[in-house]
Amino acid sequence: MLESHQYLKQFSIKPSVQRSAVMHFLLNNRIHPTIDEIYMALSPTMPTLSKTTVYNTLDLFVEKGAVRALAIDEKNARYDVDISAHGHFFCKSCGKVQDVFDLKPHMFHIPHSDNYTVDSVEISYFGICNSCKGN
Amino acid sequence: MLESHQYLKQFSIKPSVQRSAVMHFLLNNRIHPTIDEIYMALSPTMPTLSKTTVYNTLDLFVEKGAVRALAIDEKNARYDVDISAHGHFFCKSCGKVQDVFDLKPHMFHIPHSDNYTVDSVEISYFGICNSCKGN
DNA sequence: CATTACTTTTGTAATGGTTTCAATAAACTA
DNA sequence: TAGTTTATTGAAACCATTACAAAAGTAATG
Repeated sequence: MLESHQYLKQFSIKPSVQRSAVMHFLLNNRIHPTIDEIYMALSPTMPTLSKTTVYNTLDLFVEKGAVRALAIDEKNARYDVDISAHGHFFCKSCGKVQDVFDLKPHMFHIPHSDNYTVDSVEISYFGICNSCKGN
Repeated sequence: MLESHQYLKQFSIKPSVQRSAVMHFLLNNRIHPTIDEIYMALSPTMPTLSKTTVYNTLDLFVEKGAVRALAIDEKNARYDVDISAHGHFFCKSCGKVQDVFDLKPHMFHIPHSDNYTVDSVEISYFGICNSCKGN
């Protein structure tokens, strides 16, 4: 919890109780959670927490660059505290997201174009995870 | 319209009037449209068209492999008739999607893992397009 | 043709993630 | 402390998508 407090400061985010709790959860649960998963995980020990606060908090984290929002899941927004260059795998059956680390760095290079200016890259893989295979 | 008819058959899709109209639109408007854009474009000349039909049709097209659904836009599902290996650019300001063709083929290679089986890849770039630059 | 079975389309209603907004609470400033 | 700003909260609105059942269209049978 203290770490989360410090961690937020590194991204010039004023660390409130709620923000620290959300960041603490993200740092210790690298599951690319949805808003609802974060809310459900925290509300037992933080009964007054509002889901709107979770939305606001994640928006702020993304804006400050502390967290990356993933477009991989059509149904829900997903968030990743690991802002290093890596890809993701999305299981079309269970909806879980896994990291894909063994990608060559040059895959994350920004392409140049006269039509637009790129500021981020997302490499996503879709398929079925082993837990769902027999299903 | 005749072409669309034939095109659908190549993917073993029974070509109804509605399906041909949707495919015709997709083949002639490579704008990665949303369901609503397709519906709005067709409803003037096809007043009885239901938006549910557009949803059903696109689901079918994707299932048959005639069209690719893109996860790039958090707000709306987007569809691409070009099923060749290429990436996409999403303008965070206007929401338009552009093709990114000049990518090395190996970027679309399927990674191997003990945890999952990949069946598709999506390479997405985010930023601001030139039309929005001055905005 | 006429009947039946099957597929597709349609429109309405429900669902559910996200956003809006105004009120309350907390943190900061002088 | 009073005043000001910032953060949190909860309810309501929004809107893309889904579910579902009725209607229309198409194909098959005799």
